[in-house]
Amino acid sequence: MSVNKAILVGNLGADPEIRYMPSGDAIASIRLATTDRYRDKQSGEMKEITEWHRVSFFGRLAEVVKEYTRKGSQVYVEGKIRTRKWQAQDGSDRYSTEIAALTLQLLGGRPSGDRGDSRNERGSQQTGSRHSMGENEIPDDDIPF
Amino acid sequence: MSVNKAILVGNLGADPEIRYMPSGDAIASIRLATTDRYRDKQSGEMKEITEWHRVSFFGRLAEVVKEYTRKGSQVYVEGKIRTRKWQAQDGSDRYSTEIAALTLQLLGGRPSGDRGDSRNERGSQQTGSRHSMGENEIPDDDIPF
Amino acid sequence: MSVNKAILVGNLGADPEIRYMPSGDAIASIRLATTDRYRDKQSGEMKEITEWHRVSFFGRLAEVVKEYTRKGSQVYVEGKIRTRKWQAQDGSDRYSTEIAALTLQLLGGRPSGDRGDSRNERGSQQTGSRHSMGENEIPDDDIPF
Amino acid sequence: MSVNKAILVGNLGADPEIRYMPSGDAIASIRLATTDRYRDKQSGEMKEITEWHRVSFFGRLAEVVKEYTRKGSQVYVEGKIRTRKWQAQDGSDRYSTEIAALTLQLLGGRPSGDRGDSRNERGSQQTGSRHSMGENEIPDDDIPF
DNA sequence: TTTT
DNA sequence: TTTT
Repeated sequence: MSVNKAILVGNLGADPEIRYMPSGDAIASIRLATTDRYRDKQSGEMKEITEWHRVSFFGRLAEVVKEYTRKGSQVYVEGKIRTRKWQAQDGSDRYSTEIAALTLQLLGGRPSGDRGDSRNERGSQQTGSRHSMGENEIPDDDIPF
Repeated sequence: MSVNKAILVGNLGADPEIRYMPSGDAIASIRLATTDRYRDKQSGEMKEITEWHRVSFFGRLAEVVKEYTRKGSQVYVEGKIRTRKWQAQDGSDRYSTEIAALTLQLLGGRPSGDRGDSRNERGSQQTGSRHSMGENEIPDDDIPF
Repeated sequence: MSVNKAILVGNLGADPEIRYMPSGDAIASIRLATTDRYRDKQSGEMKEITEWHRVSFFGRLAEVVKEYTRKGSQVYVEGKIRTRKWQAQDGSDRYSTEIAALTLQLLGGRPSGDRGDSRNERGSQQTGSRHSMGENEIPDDDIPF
Repeated sequence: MSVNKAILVGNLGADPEIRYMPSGDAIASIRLATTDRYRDKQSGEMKEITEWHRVSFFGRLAEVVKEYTRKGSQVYVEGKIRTRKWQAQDGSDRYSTEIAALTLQLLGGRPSGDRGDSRNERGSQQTGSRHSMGENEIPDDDIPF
């Protein structure tokens, strides 16, 4: 009865931060930049505005983030928008919004013909996770369309 | 390294068709209409064009489609675009494109204050499935943002 | 080089709020609820969590929101995620995140062929706006695929 | 009242093809590959399946495709799914499905701070078009959230 | 504060 | 026919 989806393509502003739950499950957190260009109505000039998104990854997806992304990496992320309420030291309410990621795709694959050096930020294309694996679970091999 | 996603909101043109695999797994198929309005460049008139999408659902999601949708139902569908090749009787190649659904949301909930009769097309709001369940598997209860 | 997209389907928690810029342009603001259901790991029970989104609409789209939505309305919204920084009275920094809407679709409409009465909350299916009109501007009438 | 959206991230299988309407408007067409990995139920092995999408771009967006993409380029595309009916030489009906693109983002860009040489396939990050420009037209400079 |  |  409802849909809550964020789709982001952007670059990491810093290396991912990883921490672990008492259960041992990993949580990775990144800051992701997206930039819009628009023409300013007053001046008529092109301007750009960068939005910084806080994105969290859980479980196996967090391990992938840890291993295969770093500052500057370009990624595709799909997730849910979540706002949590917390109390500041003075007891006042504060709100913080983040994207709880469900899917990750590492971007920036070299086009054929490009023979750049390979101090590549991507060691592999692994993605997926407990949370996104469903995406591939259609039984392709036995579907009689 | 790639994304293949379709997002559709539309109405079923007919009741869903269900069939079963030898394994017992259900496959549901619907025809979904989406309509675009646009202004015709020549005449300046508003016109509309309806696109009919073939959407297939697998496993538990197919059972939900069978039970909770019928001709006219409004649904939100997320899935993958797939084109299969098949041979016509004369041996020539043919291609058919469909959406392999991964998520379903039943739409058309009544707004509060509406006290319409309830020969409602929706008996419940169940959705999800083996294929979409991942969406809800974020461990909300133990995430220290 | 980047994508910043939110896709929401939910219900308005209250009637929309409209205000006007000095230029006369309308801005509409709604609170939109999306609800996730998940199974609690500890108790094994189904739980649900509701997320409240602040969504803003500009220009013509704001007028559509004003005229065709109200508390309880079910809508599809597409937009950008934006976080602005502001100063609290004590001078400390605060952050607030919202969705700047680019597309609106009113949901819950009757499929064609349904001849129900029309004390419908929606007087029409108008959507679009200066911001989303591009969606329909593909010259369908003269595309030789 | 409906949504018809495709979101694709993939690589071009060949250089784009450009043609021009009698009106002078450009139409660019590409073949875009997306690849899914999944575990085969019978063998337990990882397999992959590649889907080839036909994507068409119109007007200014077609010019961007012509100028900034080639075989192997990685792109993000958003558009509508469209199926047209046509007659084969024997008079029988055939159907062909394509994505009519509304947005293009060139991927694989270097993060800021990277000072690589620039015999880059992308001379710039231009995207947008008559059809997608709306995306940036939110009047950021005068929105009092 | 919505919806089911 | 791409990409990894």
